[in-house]
Amino acid sequence: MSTVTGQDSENGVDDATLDELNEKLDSYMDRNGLRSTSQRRTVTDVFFRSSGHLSIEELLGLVRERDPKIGYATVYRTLKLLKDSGLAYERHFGDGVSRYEIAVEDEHHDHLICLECGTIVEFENEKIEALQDEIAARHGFKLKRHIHELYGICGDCRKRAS
Amino acid sequence: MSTVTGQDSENGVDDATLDELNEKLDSYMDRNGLRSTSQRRTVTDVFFRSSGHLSIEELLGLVRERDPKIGYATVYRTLKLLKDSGLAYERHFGDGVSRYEIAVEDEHHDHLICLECGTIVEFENEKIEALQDEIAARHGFKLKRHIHELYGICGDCRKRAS
DNA sequence: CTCGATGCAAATGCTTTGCAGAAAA
DNA sequence: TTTTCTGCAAAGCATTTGCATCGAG
Repeated sequence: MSTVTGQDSENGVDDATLDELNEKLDSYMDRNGLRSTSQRRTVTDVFFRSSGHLSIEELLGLVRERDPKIGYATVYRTLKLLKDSGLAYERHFGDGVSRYEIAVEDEHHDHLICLECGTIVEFENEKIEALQDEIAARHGFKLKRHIHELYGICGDCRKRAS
Repeated sequence: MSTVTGQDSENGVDDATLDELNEKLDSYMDRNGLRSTSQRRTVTDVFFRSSGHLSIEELLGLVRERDPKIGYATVYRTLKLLKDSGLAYERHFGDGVSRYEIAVEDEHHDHLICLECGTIVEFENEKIEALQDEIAARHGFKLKRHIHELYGICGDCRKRAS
């Protein structure tokens, strides 16, 4: 079984995006009568400043560096909130755990995952997107979303093996 | 949450393919010192004659029509065997259960899933396959396999809703 | 004050496993 | 006879939930 670590080479979002994310979150919480607690602020801030595709466990680790008292149910609940508010995407890369990444508006990408070391690379391809629309239309479907994941062995692991 | 039923409009494989599947299975079992039991024969025969993308529960239902004594652990174990031998693919369409479909040699397809009624349509697109290879190569990956699932609302459900 | 949020532990749902008896080879 | 297989129940795991308590508004 492969080891997906959620680590990758991306950096976190810039300050402007961070502000935007927090604004959207506040707005969503206001609209839904949700409260801004210290735990929620910690979890969402850690998440927004993180990069990559983190599991609940990885997130909990980071969160507890700031506040060791936070329970894992809170992290689950807060990530559900982020998902429901459209600020996070939930991903499943076949290792049995849910991973989360920041949902940036008007930006879409799919994933290339190394079966050996778990590295995750994002890619975008508008030709494929167009073909998907065509296929859906041909079968009478109205497309809502899709999952497109390529699994293989990355350059580093291939080098290491040889 | 959507209801994926695993039902679709496909028919089962023809007799020649059925024979081929059984031969491959026998060969695999021989090579690995596995035994041909009545339960295994029932499960694999039900599976090979089925069509679509069945969950363990659906399979167990069909299997018990022939032999009500078969336990669900046996179905799990037999489908693991089929997966390991390369005769079945395991799929996850986001409803939390594993689904299985017959792996036909030299045939590959992806899926279009209705979020409303769970209908699953298979599609093939060689342009997309080629683009995938290109993307993997560009990132230094050696591609092993991929998941490509399109989620949307099928024609029937759209009619029903209007 | 009120009602949502937290943290813990218990519950859940799918899947896997240990084990004693059954049955292939 | 030996070794694998089966069926059951128990265990595993990630995730969700009930509940008493806490704390934001």
